[in-house]
Amino acid sequence: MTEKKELILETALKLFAEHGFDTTPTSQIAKEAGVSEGLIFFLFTNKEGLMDAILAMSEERMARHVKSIVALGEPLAKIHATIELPVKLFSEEREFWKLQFSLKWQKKYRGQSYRPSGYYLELVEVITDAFRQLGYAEPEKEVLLLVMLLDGLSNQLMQQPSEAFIEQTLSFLKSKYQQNKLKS
Amino acid sequence: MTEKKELILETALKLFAEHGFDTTPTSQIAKEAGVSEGLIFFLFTNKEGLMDAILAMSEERMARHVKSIVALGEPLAKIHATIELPVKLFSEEREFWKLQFSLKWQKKYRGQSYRPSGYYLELVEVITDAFRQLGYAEPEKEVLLLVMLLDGLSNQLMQQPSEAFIEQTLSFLKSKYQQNKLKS
DNA sequence: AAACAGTAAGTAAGCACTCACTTATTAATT
DNA sequence: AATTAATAAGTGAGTGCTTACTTACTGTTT
Repeated sequence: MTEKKELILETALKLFAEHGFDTTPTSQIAKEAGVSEGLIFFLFTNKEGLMDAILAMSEERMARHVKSIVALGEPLAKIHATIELPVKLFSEEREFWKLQFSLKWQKKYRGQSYRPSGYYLELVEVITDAFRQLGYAEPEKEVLLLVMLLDGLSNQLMQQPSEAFIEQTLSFLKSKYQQNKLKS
Repeated sequence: MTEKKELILETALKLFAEHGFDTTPTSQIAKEAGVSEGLIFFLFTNKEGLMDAILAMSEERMARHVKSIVALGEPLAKIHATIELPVKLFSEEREFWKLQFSLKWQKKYRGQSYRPSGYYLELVEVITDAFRQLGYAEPEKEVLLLVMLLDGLSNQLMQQPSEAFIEQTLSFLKSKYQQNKLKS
């Protein structure tokens, strides 16, 4: 990957996240990246190719996070780490995940983003198991609930990303998943 | 409101929800509504004006739902009705709410959609009170949790809107909010 | 010199919006 | 009631701008 290729990807990511895919002209990407517009098409064939290249990074990044969660031994630790996942994602690569989430509502990319096939399913399986080990009555449904919760949390993080809010919310959520809580 | 005005609004809503605001040309709206393109601009000044007209309907629709929830006496009934809200919205006016949700991720309309000022705040207040009445230790945080849950549920509904799934999920969620559950 | 990385100046299509105009509706005048 | 005047509703062929993409060219490695 050349220097300019990365520069284009970075700039496009930023602009796509900020203004959306359709409302960001390639000319602007070129201008802000300090390259010629032609280079974008030389390197990525077309605008969609540029988007695909950005999306391809998603899989890899998510993979790392899921791996680190799976590696944890304690089932409760896995669940708490999963709760922290959205916050981790946003704090590390805000623009990137913002783009992912906005894509979920676009027909074209639905299902493709944020839950890229393999790793999402692996995480679901691992967390289901964790709930089972903790003695929850309906582990599958608990996972679904947790997924919904984290979707909602992600929404919230976009709108109110203050440190104080995050910390409060996280600890409250974690308090809901404790050894001594009801498992039904 | 003339007949054609409504026709344009309906068609635009459908197309915006399906393909997005930016990727739906006014020419297509006119064509599918069976009116001239000029009429759109005569009635709504510009494309954004058309969008604003659609959004304005949101406030009114949500108002009705919130009112019916507030009218319920039992605090637990209020909470359960709130849980049912997303399902109700989607079953009644799928296209409409789909559009609302997709807008949340667009900078321009953030905060404006789905939680239109007054009624969202009223609902939050009412539900906070309901939690308080039920003896929950941290009613404000419980509301936030519920909001996040319903955001996530809405996401889920877009991706898997099967009757069976909905019923299962709803009853599971409601089971989490019962008289005999932990309130901390 | 051949291949590669990069540019600048295009091109053609699509878009939101305008405008001069027609048709339907209502109000006023005789 | 009929005619006229005035307004409102509706048309559709432009217009100019923006956009994704192309092409012909240039410098730089190997």
